[in-house]
Amino acid sequence: MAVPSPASQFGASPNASPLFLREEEVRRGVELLYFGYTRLTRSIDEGLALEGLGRAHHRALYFIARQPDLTVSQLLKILGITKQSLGRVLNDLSSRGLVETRAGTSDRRQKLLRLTAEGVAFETQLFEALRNGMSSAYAAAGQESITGFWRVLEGLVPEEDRGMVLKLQGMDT
Amino acid sequence: MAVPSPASQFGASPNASPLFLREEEVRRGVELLYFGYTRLTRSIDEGLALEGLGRAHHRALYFIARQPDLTVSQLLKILGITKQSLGRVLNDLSSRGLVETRAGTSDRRQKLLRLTAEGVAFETQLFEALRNGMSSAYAAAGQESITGFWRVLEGLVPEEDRGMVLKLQGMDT
DNA sequence: GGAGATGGGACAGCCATATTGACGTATCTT
DNA sequence: AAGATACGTCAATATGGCTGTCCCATCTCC
Repeated sequence: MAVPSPASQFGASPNASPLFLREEEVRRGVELLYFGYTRLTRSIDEGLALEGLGRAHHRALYFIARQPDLTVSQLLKILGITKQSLGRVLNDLSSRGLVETRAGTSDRRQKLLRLTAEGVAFETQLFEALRNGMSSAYAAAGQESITGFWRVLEGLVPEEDRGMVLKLQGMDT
Repeated sequence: MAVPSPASQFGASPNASPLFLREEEVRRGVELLYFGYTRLTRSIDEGLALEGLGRAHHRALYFIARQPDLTVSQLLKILGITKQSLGRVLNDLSSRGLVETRAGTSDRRQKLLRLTAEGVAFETQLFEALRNGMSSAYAAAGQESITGFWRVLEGLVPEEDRGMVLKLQGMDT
């Protein structure tokens, strides 16, 4: 067919370029990352809507569940948003009784965030959807693919953030 | 330490549960997917800001570049947004001379979307950042990891959407 | 003990991106 | 000719970000 090949509308013939495969591989990764991320994310929207919350609330909930007693500034760094934005989210969560705070022990200016029992129950319920999606993708792909999946994604995280991510996962090295 | 283990604040001792590893693996995937996606995405913000555009514009630009002459309804399906939302984005893009439309050949109600020469140049420039990020992650992980990365992500895309994704990538089977 | 730095909170206003609902027009199908 | 389809548009609303500014409590350091 005379239809232009993808992403080469004004370029050379696709198979002539030595970079063609590389570009195809990159685009494939970009697209799968986009669709994989958005579809997994969508899987929790229904559960969130039941509580009148959004994805921003889930992200906070998730990381507080993941690392109880983390401080507001740690959470800010993880989420990469401003404290005003996070403030709104945390207010919503605590007014619903899902999150509670205590003053820091060594530094009383800090607030240590953790989930209430209701918060744990809610996060667990939302996590079910994530678990289902990830588990079936893992199962279909096999263990070797899983480690490859992790390795590539780690490489996508900039050096300066990688420690933060691995620390969440108990890989302090 | 007596600090509660992540995600088991009210649960059993982490190493006692037979599901612990699985939960850890799932959370690791969820987190890496989140950080990998957001960090890659951020890498194009600067380029977009130069044109006064946002990520929504880039997504449209990307998929039009990827599959020239796709129709509005095809793009709507790919992006999973409403036509009102897409309408605004497409208006921005065509008023900047980045996207042009032609009437469909077999069905003149359709509009076939493609990039102008300026649009191609701009998308190519943005793609550079994506290529850099993905390429270095690919290079660091190795070919076997790359295929694993793809396999897991494919598994995250629901059955009903998988054909659409693979078609973009020229894998019509 | 006092000065300044830091952790956290809050008010105000704005922007980007999405939504629902209703309606209009051109074109295709039957 | 009638209805369905592809696309566009107006209007109102929600979400989740942002900047700027100011505040209080507490810690650190001289």
